[in-house]
Amino acid sequence: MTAPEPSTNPQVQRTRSLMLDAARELLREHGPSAVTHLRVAERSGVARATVYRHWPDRVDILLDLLRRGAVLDLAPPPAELPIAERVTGVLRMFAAALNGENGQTLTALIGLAEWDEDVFAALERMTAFGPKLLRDLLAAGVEEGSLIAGTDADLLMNILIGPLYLRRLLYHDEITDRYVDLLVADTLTPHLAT
Amino acid sequence: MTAPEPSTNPQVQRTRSLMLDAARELLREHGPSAVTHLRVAERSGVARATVYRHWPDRVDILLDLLRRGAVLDLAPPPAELPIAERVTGVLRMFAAALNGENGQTLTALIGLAEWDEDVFAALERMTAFGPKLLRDLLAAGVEEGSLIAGTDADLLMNILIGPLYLRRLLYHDEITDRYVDLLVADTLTPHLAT
DNA sequence: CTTATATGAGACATATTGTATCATATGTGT
DNA sequence: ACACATATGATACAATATGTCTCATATAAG
Repeated sequence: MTAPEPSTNPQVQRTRSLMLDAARELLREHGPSAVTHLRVAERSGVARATVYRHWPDRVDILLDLLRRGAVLDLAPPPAELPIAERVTGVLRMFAAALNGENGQTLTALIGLAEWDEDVFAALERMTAFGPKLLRDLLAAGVEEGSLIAGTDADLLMNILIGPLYLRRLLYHDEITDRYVDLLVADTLTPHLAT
Repeated sequence: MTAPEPSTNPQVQRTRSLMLDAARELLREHGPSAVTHLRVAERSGVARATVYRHWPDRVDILLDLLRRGAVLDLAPPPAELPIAERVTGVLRMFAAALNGENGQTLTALIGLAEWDEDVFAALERMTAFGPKLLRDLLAAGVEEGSLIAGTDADLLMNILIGPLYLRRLLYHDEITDRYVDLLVADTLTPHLAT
């Protein structure tokens, strides 16, 4: 569980960046199966052996892509706002992450995680933050009385983000702000304390 | 758009069945990347050239797997039942399909559909039936007055099945009947006409 | 300037992929 | 039972991909 301690060597950082740029392009254009050591080397101009040195295993390239693009500055919205607006704000940030290139990386990794426990665990670590933030927000809403007492924060969280994933992964539709608003209006409203 | 007219030749059917059995095992054990012409041939005992003859393209094997395992006998529940029970019934059948081996095939194809329009279109055709049945059911509920007038059948459908996909694809948790019940209780109840 | 580390270039054995050929097996219709 | 059409098995083949290794050179750190 020791941190991978990223190298401070500028040469390493430069080469690594070139390779990850190439990997992202390959992923976007041709999917995860195109992100091989050979193709990353060809497109980045880096020697093939160097790609193997950085990531002996292919999937680690994809995990690094998701790590690099991860939005980690998701801040809980100010508690002064009404709960519905706080929830909407978090969901919109979440939707933006799904809409962007991370959505593709995520799609690729979900496909791999089904058959690779290590990928599953890594993916869980990297995607847990958003849903956790939302669940805590909902739990706080119940605590402070702005949501009715019987509300199951965990279930409600899944009801809110489930349709977002569905729309992104299965329908390939962009998640609009309007869709988030409709979703919140339909699922959160019944739980609001009058 | 002409149908692929499945061969009635018993030799063809036998060989095909052997290969698809092997493909399903490979998919379950090692994922979609393991479903190659070579491995299907090795495991099924069929000559490699024969696998190429049946499916010149690798992904067609996976599409045939989903086609073979597709549950097509989803019947709309009797209209005498209360709308909540009808919805629950459909969702449970849907959940059962996701829980089973089709869930794995679906996961694999979702990953491919992101970068392959043909796979996306084929996947859409094969998975549209369940959601369509549910949406029609909800629309009928509005029509007959058992759901309140403002209900958006399409949105509600996505709210209902989104969490199911989320639980299956992202969390790798089995979708229990209890979970379906909780989901229906939370999301459908506010739309019930008193 | 010296030492440590990273990279580039290439070699190498092995595995995979896609296609082709031809003999044999199987099915179909008479 | 027979002849014909089709499917399959076995094998060969070139082209490409994969994983590992070596050593010369480039770059970084002190």
